Amino acid sequence: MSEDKKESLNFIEQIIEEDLKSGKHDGRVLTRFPPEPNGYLHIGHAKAICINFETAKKYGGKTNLRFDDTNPTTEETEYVDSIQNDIKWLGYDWNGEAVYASDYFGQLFEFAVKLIKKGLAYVDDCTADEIASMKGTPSIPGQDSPYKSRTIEENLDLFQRMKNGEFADGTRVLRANIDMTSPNMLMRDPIIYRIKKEHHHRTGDQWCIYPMYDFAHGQSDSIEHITHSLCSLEFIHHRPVYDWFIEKLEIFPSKQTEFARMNVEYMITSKRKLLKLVNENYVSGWDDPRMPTISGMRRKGFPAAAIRNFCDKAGVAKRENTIEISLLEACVREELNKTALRAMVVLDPVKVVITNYPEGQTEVLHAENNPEDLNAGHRDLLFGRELYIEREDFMENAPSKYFRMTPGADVRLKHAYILHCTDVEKNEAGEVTTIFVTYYPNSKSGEDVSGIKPKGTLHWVGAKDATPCQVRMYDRLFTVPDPTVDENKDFLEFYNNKSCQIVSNAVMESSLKKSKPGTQYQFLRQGYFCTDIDSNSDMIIFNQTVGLKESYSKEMKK
RNA sequence: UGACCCAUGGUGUAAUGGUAACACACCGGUUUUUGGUACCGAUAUUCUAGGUUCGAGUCCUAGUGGGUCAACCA
Repeated sequence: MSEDKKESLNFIEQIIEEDLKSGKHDGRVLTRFPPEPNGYLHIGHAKAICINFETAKKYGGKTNLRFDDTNPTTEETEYVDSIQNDIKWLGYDWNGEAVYASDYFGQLFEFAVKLIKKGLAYVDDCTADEIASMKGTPSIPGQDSPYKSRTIEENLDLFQRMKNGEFADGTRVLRANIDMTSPNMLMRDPIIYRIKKEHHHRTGDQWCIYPMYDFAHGQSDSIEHITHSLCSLEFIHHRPVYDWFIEKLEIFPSKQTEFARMNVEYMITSKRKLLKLVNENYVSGWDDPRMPTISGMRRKGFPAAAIRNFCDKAGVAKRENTIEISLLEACVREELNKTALRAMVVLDPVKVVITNYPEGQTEVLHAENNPEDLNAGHRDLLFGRELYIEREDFMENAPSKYFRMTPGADVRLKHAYILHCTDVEKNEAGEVTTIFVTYYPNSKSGEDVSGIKPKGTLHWVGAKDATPCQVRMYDRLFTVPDPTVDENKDFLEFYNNKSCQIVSNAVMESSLKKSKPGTQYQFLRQGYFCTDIDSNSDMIIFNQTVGLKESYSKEMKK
């Protein structure tokens, strides 16, 4: 194999390779994924996970999983579990045990004391409103708090008493002593500790003061000796704060690098909006197959490898971007084409009777499970005089480019025989009730000597084999690619009320009866589907993952 | 009346001062017992204006456009 194709690096890899070249950190690479345990992971998190884990892996490094649990009001253990489960499912293992920012509360407190002793932090007695009004605006400098000039001794005493629980919530905060006139709002003496007499999911009631993000994140990175702290662009203004604390505290110099988060058409990632979809029953839950959550995509049948591949193909840069949903779907099809077992399911059955096939006779046909993977084996199909085909695969007066069943024409049944349509029976409403055909006995799949070359091949289910099942067909959750683009309209105005359509009269080949939840299939000529967890012994339920590429419908539109 | 980030086909991402390429989408074709897959081909790209240079998508300046920043959230 020749390696003449020079591999291109994204800007993060370029930074790392420069660091490696200069011998920084002895060539060590350690990244981290720092979720706050207050919600479920979604496609945006998947992107961040892939960037952090894949980048580290590429350079022989590791990735820490650290829960950023500095706000006891919103965080819960339930999320800790689901987040770990989702990351593992995506295919990643973190470095050692999961860690928590709350593991460092003691250390962080000492860091704060150190800052106070250096005259770089002070206790502010102002109210939240007062602090906000003295903060200025992006274009107007802020003003110093009247408490900024307290002595070190007084600050030390007050901070200790904050910790001891002597003051009520909101009465005092600890602030970094930086610069109230900075053009960067975040450098205007950011609050670093606040009083919250609340129960923490891990530390219980041990603490009543909690560090803010800016005083926890960078220091946690530093404590863990993270070399490359990769985060999204919205944190770029925090970097001077991040660096300031590390410099003043004289601790390990982790470096933050920001990349543009990935937006995907028809997917929203706002926690508030996703919660609304769940709470107001627009979806069945966080793992509804229409949700952009990792659990939703998993239930829909998206393979982890496809999501990883998608994140890779979407690339990494610093500009705003919206990835077309077709790229995700292409990645899903690419993966599933290689791995999904083939099966036949008729969604809207219409009965076919083979008039020259002996009544009562049946035969077993052998069908490959996956033409892309011969190791996938074969299964049996039960063929007989009566069977079902798709209603839309029959047309009484068909145009010339219709290659399916129509009176007078030949059409192949996949893995079976070639049929010749002779007659059709309709009810009073004009609906087709039964199609009559003859078959060519010498046209059996694999041993066809009929010489007939039909243009079309149909999927089918034998009447004696047919087993009822439920199929849930999914479409995009919204009617427009970005339902949040118009600030004057609620995103729910763009909810697609046809996003989930339940097909309840479908029939499947009986081999599917023993299907386990999560198994992925390609239903021939229909698309990819996976068995839903709601399935039981009475009824198997399938979720549509994604359709097949369809050139016929495009042809028909012309 | 500020600071910071960004600008390459329809959408993304490359090109690291030297022929603007790759993927997806779109269009056309070949193969096919899935109108799938596979394969082949077509269309289409450097925000504007100056400057540096033999040479600029790349470096500099200005402009234009987009994004971000004023939670005791992360």
